[in-house]
Amino acid sequence: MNLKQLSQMLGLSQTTVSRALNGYPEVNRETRERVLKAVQETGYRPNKAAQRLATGKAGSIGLVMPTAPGNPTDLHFGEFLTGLGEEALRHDFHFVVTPADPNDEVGALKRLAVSGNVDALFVNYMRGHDPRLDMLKSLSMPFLVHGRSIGSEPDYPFLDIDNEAAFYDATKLLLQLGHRRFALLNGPMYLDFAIRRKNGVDAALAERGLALDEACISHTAMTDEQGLLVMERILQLDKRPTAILCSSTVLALGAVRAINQAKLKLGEDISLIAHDDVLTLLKPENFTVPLTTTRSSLRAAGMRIAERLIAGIKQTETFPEQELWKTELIVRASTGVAPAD
Amino acid sequence: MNLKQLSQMLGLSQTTVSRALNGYPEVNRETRERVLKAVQETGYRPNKAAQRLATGKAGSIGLVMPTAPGNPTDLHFGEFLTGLGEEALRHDFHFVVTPADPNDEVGALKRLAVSGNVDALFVNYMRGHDPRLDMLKSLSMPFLVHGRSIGSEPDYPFLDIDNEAAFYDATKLLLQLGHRRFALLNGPMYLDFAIRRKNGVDAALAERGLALDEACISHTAMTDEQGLLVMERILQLDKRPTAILCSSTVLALGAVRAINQAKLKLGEDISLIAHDDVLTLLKPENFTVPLTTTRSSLRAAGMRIAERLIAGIKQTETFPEQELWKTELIVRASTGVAPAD
DNA sequence: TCATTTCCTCAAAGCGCTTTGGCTAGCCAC
DNA sequence: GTGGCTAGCCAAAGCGCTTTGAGGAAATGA
Repeated sequence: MNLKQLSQMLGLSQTTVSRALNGYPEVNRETRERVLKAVQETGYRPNKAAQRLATGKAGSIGLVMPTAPGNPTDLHFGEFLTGLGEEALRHDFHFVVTPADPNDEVGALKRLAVSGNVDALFVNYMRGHDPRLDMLKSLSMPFLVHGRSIGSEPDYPFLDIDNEAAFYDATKLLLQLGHRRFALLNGPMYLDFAIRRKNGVDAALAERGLALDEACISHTAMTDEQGLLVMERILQLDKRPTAILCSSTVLALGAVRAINQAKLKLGEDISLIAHDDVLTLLKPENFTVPLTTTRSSLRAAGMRIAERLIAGIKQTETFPEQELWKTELIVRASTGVAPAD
Repeated sequence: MNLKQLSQMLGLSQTTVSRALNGYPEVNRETRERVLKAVQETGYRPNKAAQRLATGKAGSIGLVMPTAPGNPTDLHFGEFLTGLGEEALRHDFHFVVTPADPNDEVGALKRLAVSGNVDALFVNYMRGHDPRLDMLKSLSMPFLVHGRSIGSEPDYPFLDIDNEAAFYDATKLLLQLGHRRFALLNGPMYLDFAIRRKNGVDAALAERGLALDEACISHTAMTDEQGLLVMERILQLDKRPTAILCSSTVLALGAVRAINQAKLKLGEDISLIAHDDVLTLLKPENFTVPLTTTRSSLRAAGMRIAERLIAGIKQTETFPEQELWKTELIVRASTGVAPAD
């Protein structure tokens, strides 16, 4: 069943039927109702490809899913996608997911853009000096960045959380509790958020004339295995740190296991603050010793990003181009006064 | 830059250029090379919407992402998607993800199918008597089912693991170790795999004249929170079970926490076998007491499904229509001889 | 030599929709 | 009665591609 058949059935022109369906004003109310009724009965659905060809609009958001063979599934990606999906659903949008090798993200993005399959692009896992930015800007297609790219002119639309402030505040709290030796379990060094979080820690420590020991910084994938490995190593240092900052509750999962295995008491012998993306699977309050965290919901970010992108496509509303969300510092039992030396 | 412009530039007709690009034999080699070179230089890319409209092929697989507001992010879904993506990447396919309320999966699927956005459909989270099957069969579009639907005629293409055998074998092992009181932490009751797993347990127990106590069966979402809650409840039963079967390592995560909190020793006081989907985040060998599991990689299933679907679309190869994968029973430290009563 | 075949190329139709630019009929004002 | 509006509808063009059916030129056969 297509437009032609439907309009013949109704004894109307394609024009009128199309207009009736798309809410144009120059259609008689009675006629419109007749059309709508016929659509109900026949189950007619406009062919998206044709619609897209005619309008140039696809009703979809493109995103690149980084997925090298053997790459760990990213819990954070899933949580974020859920948020995106929730909002997209509300507007009858869908997304086109192109799997891509992380080393060819620029290429994958470009292919997606010129494919004509999407009306807007979205990128995340931003790096310092991210090469994708220039490409996006040259593209004349709405886009939105989750995160930022340190080292690039901040003249692009983004949604980010204030990573630097989050880790600055967390460090400050630990300093107030008397801690002097810190460790940072961070994400991959090239990622923007990791850089900013480290900057936050550095800034707070510098105010007290302290600095992170090189041996106490790790940049790894954010898996619990890495958390375990790194933490085991750190705990074997003499003059081991008493305060740990973790870039994710997933890393914290491994770190805490290492701490337990070393028979140390979290919140007494050693304090830990993790960043909490509010992953459904991994709630900091469910740890045996509930975790103190800096919190910002990844899913909420997903929803907001979908909202902004869709608005950008429809050109209905204008949102602030750049948003920086504050995180919350939530104190639970994993932080305590520094042990006497 | 479109076909028309390109062909004018080359002094050829659109037909010839199109044929040259799509590998038709009736184009002079020299001509073809000229065309290919021009494509390189101009960066011409065919408009997908037009291509799709003309051919009816979209180069994409449609799938419905179940996502009610507030729904937990599903770790299993992400792992599976990673597998799908890995394989799709290899064939330059992408997927169109429609987020949908779990209560309207049939509708969402139908919309996806008639939208003309996809050439093939994929469904998972199968239920008993799944209403989507009839719809899919009526659709004349390739589709593939991950799992099966108990109660429906098995006349559709699927890939499933042998859930019944997996849990039969696991139960049998525990019986051999002397266990007599069992509990099953299962997924939602309406899901096919949950039904089959329970059947497997029932069958093995029945052989010994045993049966599951109603109080020792749970059907919940597969989150660690539910695992914790259910396990806490079960541990308070008098005559509490000594053998636990878990439908997921995620459930096991919570269950093990409950066991630890009750100061019971896993593998001594109580034995546990979980099904392991080989989630990257949650390795059974990384539990403090490594978990005995029935194993089958969800990611591998995703890859295989993408492979079959794409082959179905291209009609290149024919794969077996129905595949049933065996799981592996891997014994680790969480299973031991039943404690004396 | 003419007829036939083969190789390469082309013009034009069509995919299913939106949108432009009329057109008609009815109404009002003068 | 004429001119000008407006409301409601339509025919046809066009989006960018693939594919059908045809045709011209060169090569082959009789």
